[in-house]
Amino acid sequence: MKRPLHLEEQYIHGIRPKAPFNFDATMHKPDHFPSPDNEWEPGVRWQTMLWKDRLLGLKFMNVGSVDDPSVRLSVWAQDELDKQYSTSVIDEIVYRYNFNLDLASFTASFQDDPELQAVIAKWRGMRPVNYSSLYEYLMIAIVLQNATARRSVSMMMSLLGTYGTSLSFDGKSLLAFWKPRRMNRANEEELRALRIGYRAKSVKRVTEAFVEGAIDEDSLRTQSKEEQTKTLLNLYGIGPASVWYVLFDVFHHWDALDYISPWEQKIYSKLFFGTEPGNPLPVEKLVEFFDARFGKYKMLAVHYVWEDVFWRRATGDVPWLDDLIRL
DNA sequence: CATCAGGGCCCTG
DNA sequence: CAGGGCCCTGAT
Repeated sequence: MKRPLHLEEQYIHGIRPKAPFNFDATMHKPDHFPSPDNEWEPGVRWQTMLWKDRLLGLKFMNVGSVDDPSVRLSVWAQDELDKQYSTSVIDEIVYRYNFNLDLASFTASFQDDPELQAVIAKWRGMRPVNYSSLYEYLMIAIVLQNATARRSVSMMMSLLGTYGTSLSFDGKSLLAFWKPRRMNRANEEELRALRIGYRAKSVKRVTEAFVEGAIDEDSLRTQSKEEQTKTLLNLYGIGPASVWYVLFDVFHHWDALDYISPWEQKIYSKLFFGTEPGNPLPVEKLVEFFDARFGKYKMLAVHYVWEDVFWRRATGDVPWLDDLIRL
């Protein structure tokens, strides 16, 4: 590993997210596995970003409150950034972090659902976030497949350690994602040596699709959910489980809950029906239930319940969860 | 030591 | 459309 690239603070930008805004529940997701591309502590998140071929360090600071939100974003880079570039970074961040999301109608539609209403109130202003690009998100999705969380972490570490770039800014040393063009030059054996197994082929093929322009995040954003689904499923190594995460996290479809994997099935069944892990509800029943109860906001609603249980787990509140997530 | 499932997906028949 | 195989790891 080369020594880290040193970044300098280039500019500071004030962001006023749409109120209500819960900084910590948005800027930290306890269900995500730890990744060396970011760090969080209450009120602050550091994040690396590869944007338009340039490596950035981002530091978000909470300088407001839930009802009067204000975020101070400082952007670090190797050299000066022009106005147009700076604006594009902010626009992209506002999109990825859903800073302008209006939660009013979502909240209002569950006035008569006391259970969910309580969770929404507890995490008032929390929004779903995708901290990375579509390409990066798909890389993460690939290392999640058919592996326990611990192994996913080690695969991600070795990929970032080999192909990523170490950045130092604000006293932190974090890894940034690789450029797809760089990964495209790696061969499959080289990747397999990093112990990512058969996923090496998926990493190669998905990378190739991005480098060759067969898939483009910006144009996909303007397309329908059905078109997005079709394009994503077409990628080698990307199947239904990965696609439904992308539709929700990356493309902001709040109803994207049509597929439930076995480990999620167990947790949902326990959370909503109190069943034991060995005896979960059938996936079709769960999907029907979520659709009937939460409608067009079903995934967003489930996100609130899901994040709540992972926050509570962090305080030792949910002992049964550890057995189901196998860290 | 062997066997197995895991935060899926592809391919085959 | 069901089911075997896939890289590797830790659990049993």
